[in-house]
Amino acid sequence: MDRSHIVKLLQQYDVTPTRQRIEIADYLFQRPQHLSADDILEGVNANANRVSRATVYNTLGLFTDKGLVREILIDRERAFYDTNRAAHYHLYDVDSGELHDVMNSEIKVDSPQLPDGKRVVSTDVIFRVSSKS
Amino acid sequence: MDRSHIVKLLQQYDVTPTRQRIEIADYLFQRPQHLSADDILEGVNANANRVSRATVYNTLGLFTDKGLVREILIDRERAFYDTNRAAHYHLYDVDSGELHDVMNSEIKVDSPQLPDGKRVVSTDVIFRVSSKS
DNA sequence: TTGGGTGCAAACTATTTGCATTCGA
DNA sequence: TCGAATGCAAATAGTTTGCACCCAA
Repeated sequence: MDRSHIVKLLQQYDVTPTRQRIEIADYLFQRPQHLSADDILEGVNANANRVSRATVYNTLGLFTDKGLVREILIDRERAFYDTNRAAHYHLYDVDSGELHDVMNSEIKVDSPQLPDGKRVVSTDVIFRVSSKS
Repeated sequence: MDRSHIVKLLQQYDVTPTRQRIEIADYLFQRPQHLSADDILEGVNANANRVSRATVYNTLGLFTDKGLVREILIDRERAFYDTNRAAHYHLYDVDSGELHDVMNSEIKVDSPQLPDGKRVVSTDVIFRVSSKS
């Protein structure tokens, strides 16, 4: 994905494209992946591009609000940001700490009974797996 | 649930029943509920029983490992401990921050394709709901 | 008796915030 | 121009840890 596509993507999601946001999005959307804020800070600054820690956090919060990335809370230590924009669930290997995607088409989840006037905003499904032993 | 039942419960889950652990379990299992570590610290110490913060955290970690309670990570701010020991899912109201149980019998979740030698330890399902507006 | 459990305070760490500076439209 | 965005450092807060003391078996 080149810079002009990144800019378009940000605009589609109603995010003003600044230099830092473009750097971050560029790094994030190279491929679908699960990254911590720190991974992203490091990754972005590896290319001699300078983005501060506060801006990384602010930007991830913004991207999450706008729906560009998905925040995953699995680990007490840190939040992960999922750059796979297709609907999907997760498989978390508790032994290795690895997180894998499970495509939505692979499994079906029934809808629950909802309180009046409420709608489902998102559905998170996490299968925690471990070695049989 | 009286003290002797609490003691039996702890023993069943391979937890040595100490005074503090009994106080905490007693408070937790009055009813199925979702509590933060701080709620629990407050609640336990309200009865003039003294349990330190560190012990509350240690005990919750122990109870989680032993399967007595379930740790729920929904909110970046704090972990919640779910004292409902029946298998169930969750419905999280993002407007109010309230967390409700959805009984397992109410919805069905397909199993995903698993890597060789792995088994599902637990399945967390969270429906985030919000007002239609 | 003695190894596990507890309490306290200090340490830790991810994340947030205040505020002055800079940037983009 | 001028509000929005950024960067830095300091603050925040939940959680963990080191260590001396205590208790359950």
